[in-house]
Amino acid sequence: MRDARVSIGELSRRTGCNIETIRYYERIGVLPPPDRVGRYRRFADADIRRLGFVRRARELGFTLDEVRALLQLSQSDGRSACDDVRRISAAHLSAVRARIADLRAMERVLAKTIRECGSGGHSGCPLIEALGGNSL
Amino acid sequence: MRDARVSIGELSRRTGCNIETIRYYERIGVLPPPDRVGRYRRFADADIRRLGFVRRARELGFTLDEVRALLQLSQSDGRSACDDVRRISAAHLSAVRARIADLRAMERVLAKTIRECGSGGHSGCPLIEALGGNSL
DNA sequence: CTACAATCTGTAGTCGCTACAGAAGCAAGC
DNA sequence: GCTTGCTTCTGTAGCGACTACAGATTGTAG
Repeated sequence: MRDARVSIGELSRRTGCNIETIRYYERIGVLPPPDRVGRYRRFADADIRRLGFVRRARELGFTLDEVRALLQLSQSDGRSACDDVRRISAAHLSAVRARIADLRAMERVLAKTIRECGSGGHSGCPLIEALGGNSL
Repeated sequence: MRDARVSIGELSRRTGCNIETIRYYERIGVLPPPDRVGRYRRFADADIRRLGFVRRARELGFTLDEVRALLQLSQSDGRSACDDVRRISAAHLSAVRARIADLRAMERVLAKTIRECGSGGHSGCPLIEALGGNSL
């Protein structure tokens, strides 16, 4: 049976993760140093799954520090680990919701001001004036 | 009549903008080099208003590149400038909305998974499993 | 044997700040 | 006058999460 381990290019293709990013993850310790054949990295199944985990966590907006913590917890199972995972995720969910609220506030102001700008009948540009530009 | 121009500390207090950030804005050309008394910066009214403009634009999520463009446009008035401002703002609004959609997708997945985790009756941690952790 | 693709290491750039270190200047109190 | 403390100055380096390159080296196909 042949070697199931894959090159960095193949890993990149399979996970949709940039090659440079894979090496970056290794450098900062998010991924463990993989096996080498000569100077070339060869990634085993466990590496591929681990990177998949990292990517999905990143897509959910977890920071790399949080990802590191989640990876740790995913190794040790048990109820307290699950509790820790839930705590981290709940905190992250709060942060996401706060960010959404921020962006919605921006959205409201932007949409309103653009609408006013479209309706015409102003001396200056309402957008610039909203930013305080009339006094520049 | 005394000098109305203010120190960087006073400007910081008035605008709520960090002193280091003010110097940073100057360095990258978002704010013009202010007058000096000796080696100390003295900010005139126009500078104060300009920084206010920058801060409000930043609060609306405009990048510093966009802020630079808006500042340029706020100097030259006229209809085409207003059109440009509206174009920049509309593009930015789209970006904000896209970001909100992203975050809401994250929020849904996170909330759902945390809910499932709370309901119990699973073999492993549902959060870890959602990330692909059961195969690690 | 030659050409090309993939990979390697190491370094520097991005954005929008923030945080120092170390020097210089000014005002008030003793 | 002298010290103490505050502000400001310049310059540089750090953050997070990548991304982009230069230049070397290796493997592979024709």
